[in-house]
Amino acid sequence: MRAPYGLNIIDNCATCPVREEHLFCNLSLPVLQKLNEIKSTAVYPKSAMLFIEGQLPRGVFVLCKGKAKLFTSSREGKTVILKVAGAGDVLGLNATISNRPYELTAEMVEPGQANFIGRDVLLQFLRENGEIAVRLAEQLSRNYYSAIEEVRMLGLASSPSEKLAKLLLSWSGNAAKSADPSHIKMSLTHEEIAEIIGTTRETVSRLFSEFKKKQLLQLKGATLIIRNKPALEKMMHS
Amino acid sequence: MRAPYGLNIIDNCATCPVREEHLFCNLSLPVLQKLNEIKSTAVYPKSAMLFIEGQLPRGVFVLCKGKAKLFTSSREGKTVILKVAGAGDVLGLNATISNRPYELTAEMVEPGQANFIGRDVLLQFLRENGEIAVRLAEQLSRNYYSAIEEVRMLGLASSPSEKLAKLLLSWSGNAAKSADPSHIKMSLTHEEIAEIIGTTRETVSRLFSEFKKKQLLQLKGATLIIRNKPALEKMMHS
DNA sequence: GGTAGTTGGTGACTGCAATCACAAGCTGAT
DNA sequence: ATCAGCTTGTGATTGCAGTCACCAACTACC
Repeated sequence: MRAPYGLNIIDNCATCPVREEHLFCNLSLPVLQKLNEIKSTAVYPKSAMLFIEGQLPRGVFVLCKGKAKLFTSSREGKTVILKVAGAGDVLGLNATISNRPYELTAEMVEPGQANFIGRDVLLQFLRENGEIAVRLAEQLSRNYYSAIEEVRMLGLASSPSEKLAKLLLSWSGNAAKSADPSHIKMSLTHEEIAEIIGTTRETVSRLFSEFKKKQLLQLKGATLIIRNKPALEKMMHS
Repeated sequence: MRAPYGLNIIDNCATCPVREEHLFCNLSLPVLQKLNEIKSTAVYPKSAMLFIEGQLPRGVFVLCKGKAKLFTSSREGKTVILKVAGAGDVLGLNATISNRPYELTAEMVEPGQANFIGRDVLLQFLRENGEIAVRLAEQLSRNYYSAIEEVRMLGLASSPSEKLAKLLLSWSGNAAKSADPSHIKMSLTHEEIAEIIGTTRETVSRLFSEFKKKQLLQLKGATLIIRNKPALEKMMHS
């Protein structure tokens, strides 16, 4: 399969809506060119694993198309999804920098493409290009914040309905850039949503029914429409 | 009150048992001296707040004596403790680096001392001393791992007993350096333990009774003695 | 278009831990 | 020594959401 549009970092960056948020954007041209040399691009189908919790870190993946869920599992098979990464996100950075095993598993939930940069060559590159260090710290910091968000989701919300309301509103917030923030494309199954908010598939299913009945939201195919945002916000803080 | 022993970073580092883990250790002498110039030391009583969730970042605190709990709260007063920091830990780094509000509150649980370094002067210092950047990334990475640990605690353990077992074992693991890892000094109340493992004070109290009755552990004043480590490990994975 | 596998909807049941309530034990200040 | 204020222990009760069970709807692939 031929990629539908440019896959290298420069091209991706050129079309990236919020450049300053991403590790490898807004860099000087020579640095970008070097990056382009050391990266290798691959296409990943749905449910492909980029890396698995516990593996020794091989390097980082810069997602340029598609979505990947980052999760951790217990040996009994229970799993928690910490984040659903999208284009521009750098995956596996913590493990690669600190040379500890990947602390999470990264699995594609939508088919996509990613640039891989091996650990050795990345570290060498960092040593030679100090300007990257700041970006790196920012990305690490962003990872940390999203982990804290998950802690709040799991630890502070008292009921599953509160958690789901919180999740939907955070989705709506992230989509604020796009045309209509009340329209959200749902690419996750109920099971996966349950794994984000720390409940069961059945409960998520029941909550969606309940929210629909209460006119809080509406579902059109894979598109979720938020009908009563204030009510959802109130649920969050009840 | 006069400090009982040397408070500056160099002195603290000199007595620090695991230097390589800490941000400002093992640096060249001139860098350490500069650090000493820009820091200011203060003594904090129990329950003093170093910074509060939501405040704009003023700078970082390098804890050199005492312990501080890092937590986040919902407006209904529910709180989750993410970590209990000890000597050598750098608090407030993420917020300071990324210039976002403190994401957590830091409150002393044991009286102690900390070195404060203001944001502006820290950033300037970092710009001038590239060798620090790596330490910084490592510290950020460590923060991230501990947040992930908390996610696992809250999301993957199925029962409160499993959670408590996990917590006690992690304490025992951290104390491995000291003489006897089965003897742990408890500086937290049941309420605080409940806030770490995501349950209620009453449940923690009942669990301690249960564990004592089952001969898993023993309490002598503020010292916790683990009597049956294998049994606790088994509980964790049941 | 048929079939296998995944995903979603819903009822019935139940168990565990949250909640409430109160007493007892500790600690530190005066 | 006393007393107030935290901390801990424990019983009784309850309800929410997890679990189990099963079917329906949807998807994808021969």
